[in-house]
Amino acid sequence: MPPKSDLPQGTLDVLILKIVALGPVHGYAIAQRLQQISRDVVQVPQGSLYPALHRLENRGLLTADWKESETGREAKFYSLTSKGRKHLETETEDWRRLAEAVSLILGLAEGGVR
Amino acid sequence: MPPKSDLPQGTLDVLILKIVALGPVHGYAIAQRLQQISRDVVQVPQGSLYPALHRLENRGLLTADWKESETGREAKFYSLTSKGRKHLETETEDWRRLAEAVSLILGLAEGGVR
DNA sequence: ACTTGATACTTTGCGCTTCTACACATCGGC
DNA sequence: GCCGATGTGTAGAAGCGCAAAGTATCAAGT
Repeated sequence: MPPKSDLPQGTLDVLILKIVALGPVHGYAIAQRLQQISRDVVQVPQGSLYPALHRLENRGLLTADWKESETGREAKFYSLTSKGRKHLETETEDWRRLAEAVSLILGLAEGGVR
Repeated sequence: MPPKSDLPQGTLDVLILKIVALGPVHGYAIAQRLQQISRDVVQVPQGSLYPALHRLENRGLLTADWKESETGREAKFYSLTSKGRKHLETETEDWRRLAEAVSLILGLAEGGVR
């Protein structure tokens, strides 16, 4: 029973931005880190990852440069722009508020609303 | 600055199922309750609500009957099927796992992964 | 030498969901 | 008579994640 779970729309962006915020990384490493940190709960297919990165780049939230990766190969390293950093903050805040609200609702007992 | 926030895809279903699980309600009341409990964080537009209800009904997770509402008007009251109840459980569990994972990632400091 | 697996990026097309906007109907209050 | 709240519904548009396939390099196994 693999604990795989699909990501709700809009969630991937925040996660990517957060990982990139920790320092420049290339796409492949982003997926690895997400999977690693979340203990395999978050698994990002490449078909989700790279389009997302391009979206974020087009929105001006990320910038990319080709550099040599740790393994000696060429890879695109992404960095956060100031706009991206600001966006990350508000998105993080949005997630926190939403998660709290959803937990509140899902935590309801039969008692109902009072 | 109203703390409005759009719902990530897939989240609406769980919330609806949860509200219905507390007892038979009609659609309009579901939206009200969600908004009320979440303190306006969750606001469900009618164009999202009713398609979602129909979806859930078609999937066999909900059943609907026309009854008289509290105000004396006809309304569709939705109830959870056994399948719906089971579905709600797994979905709730999925949400918990995901929320925990996302919080874990968003809570990362500059330190990185260790 | 061949093949497998890991690394690393790209693109296309599908399917699903949500949102905006509109339409229709009844009821109570002003 | 009109407007707001109640209550259900549809149509169109837009967005996003995923599967799938393709490209390419490199290390390690057989």
